[in-house]
Amino acid sequence: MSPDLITRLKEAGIQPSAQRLAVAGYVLQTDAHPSADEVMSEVQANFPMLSRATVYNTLNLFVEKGLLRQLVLAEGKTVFDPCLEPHHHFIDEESGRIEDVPWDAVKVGDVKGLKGYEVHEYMVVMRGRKLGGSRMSKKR
Amino acid sequence: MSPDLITRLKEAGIQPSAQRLAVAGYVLQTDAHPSADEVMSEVQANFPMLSRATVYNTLNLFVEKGLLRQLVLAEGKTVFDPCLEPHHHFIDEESGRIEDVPWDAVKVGDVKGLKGYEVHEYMVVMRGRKLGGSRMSKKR
DNA sequence: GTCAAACTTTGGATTATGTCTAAATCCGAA
DNA sequence: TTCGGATTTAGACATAATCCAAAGTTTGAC
Repeated sequence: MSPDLITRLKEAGIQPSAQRLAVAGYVLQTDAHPSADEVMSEVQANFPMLSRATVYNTLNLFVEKGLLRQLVLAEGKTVFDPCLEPHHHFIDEESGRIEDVPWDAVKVGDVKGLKGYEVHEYMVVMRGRKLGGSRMSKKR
Repeated sequence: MSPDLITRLKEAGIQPSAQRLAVAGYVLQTDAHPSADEVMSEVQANFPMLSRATVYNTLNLFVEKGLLRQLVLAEGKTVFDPCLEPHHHFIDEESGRIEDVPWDAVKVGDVKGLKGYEVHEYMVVMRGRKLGGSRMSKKR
């Protein structure tokens, strides 16, 4: 899988490096919507030679090159989402966890036609409680 | 109009005070979606005896008592919106300005019925360019 | 292989946003 | 007037994120 990552970075116009691959290996393959801090902890577990500045540099670079999306949905935390397809978001009010909601799960009418605005992108942001799921909150 | 504000605060269970009224006079009657910092500057222009701590205390109190809604939509900034009706938001990508979009302007299908989730509230967040409107950006 | 230029990483300083605390102040009721 | 609770305040603290200049690494030309 590492070779794949190298290819993806190169295709995005990013020079691969050990640090960038380590970050990519986590953040491009998670659905956990991690914050910069969480990315740093996760990656440092296996790859300790990684500074905070590099984490921010790398995440910002990935966003700029279109490998990641940056979301600001909740209290003071910027999180990153590797899912590039348009989709919606659900925020669990108890845990703060963010989940992707498939585009087709929610029908939205005629946003692009809103007059007075040229809408480039949009999403539905939902807040509430996750049912049943029983996935215990792995808290930060 | 001041008497009205006093009444609103009291009805919300908030003891009026000079500082609280000054903050209310601005933040409850603007559609500018100000951040805490902007609230402080605006209010201090006419009412200099107001500390940063009080601005935060007051805004948080208003949110808690339901006079304001707190939104986290863009780049690390928490903003406040006195519009209590459900509505959507449009973010101008150039200026960063946030505008309210009436609930009925965008049809959203069947969110509450999303299975697996109990959705308490939701909104559509749109990004793009404001057309024509010619309202010049009164910059921060 | 060697070297220089360009790129990448780094720790620490810096900025920005927001919270906390303890002391001072204000205000209403007895 | 005095008491006690609520409110305000300055400044300390916490946290997220950026900036910076020095050090390390890679690359390609020779």
